Amino acid sequence: MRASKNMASSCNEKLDELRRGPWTLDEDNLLIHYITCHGEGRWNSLAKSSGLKRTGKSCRLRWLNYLKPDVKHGNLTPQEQLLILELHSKWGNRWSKIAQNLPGRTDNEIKNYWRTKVQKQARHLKIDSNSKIFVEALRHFLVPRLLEKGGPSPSSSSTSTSTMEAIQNNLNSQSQDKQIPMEKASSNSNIYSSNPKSIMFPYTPETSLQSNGYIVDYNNFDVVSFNPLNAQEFHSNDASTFEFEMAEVDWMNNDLADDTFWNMDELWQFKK
DNA sequence: AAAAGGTGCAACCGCGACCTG
DNA sequence: TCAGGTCGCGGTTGCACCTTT
Repeated sequence: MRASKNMASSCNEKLDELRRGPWTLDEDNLLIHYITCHGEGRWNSLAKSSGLKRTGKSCRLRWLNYLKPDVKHGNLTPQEQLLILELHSKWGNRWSKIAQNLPGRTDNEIKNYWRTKVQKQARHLKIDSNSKIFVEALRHFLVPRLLEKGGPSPSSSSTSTSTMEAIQNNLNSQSQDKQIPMEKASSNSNIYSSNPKSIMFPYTPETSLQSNGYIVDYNNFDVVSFNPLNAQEFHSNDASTFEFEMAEVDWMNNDLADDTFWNMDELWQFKK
């Protein structure tokens, strides 16, 4: 009895010794120094031998996600965002697999990007981020904008038959190797509506976007969306669509063109 | 100026796969 | 073959910081 009590308290003491929460500069230095001298691997023994009062798991995570020299810090570039969107549409939440295709980026960072930026937009639109409609929205609305902001050239794309490449090829063929504003580039493409500032999205009935005959509830979104003038076309087509209006921004000439990163909110900015 | 609410991200947790003796 | 240890992945949480009221 006493022995088991002693054992329990001993275990608790050991657990109490382990630090949790944010890493201090000293801990970081200790971990870097230890790995520099001894290399990675065997995280549990590393944690013990290094003198860090952390679990092996914690050390591994800190090293791989933050301290490792080849880990990139800072915002994702448009090219990286494009790749994430494309690879996620292929593989879903296989973050580590996606991260393998983005040198210097960690699965954690990509996962956070997806949850904080992409899923936020899905919530905003009241669309399930795993739904087909949202994937289509990304492909037809966000991808062209990312391409405009500096997406990869076709030769550098790792997804040769991807939607984004198809879109880019479309844009390239129409712009004859020079970037042109989307409304021009899209004039002959069936994913865009006749309204130069609008894009037609495939519409699926399970979405929550219908209310009072409109696809978007104006009371809840700042998305402008369904254009009643298109209602006839909408109802007459099997491949139903709905319409978003692009934000009133001069995408080619404004200051954003110089940014290496811009946030998703800008891309998904909708007119009230 | 301060409180409340929202956001982003580092870190933790649980679990399954893999390794090793 | 099997059991215990370790690793890696994906989901979740906690908190600092920012924005709004």
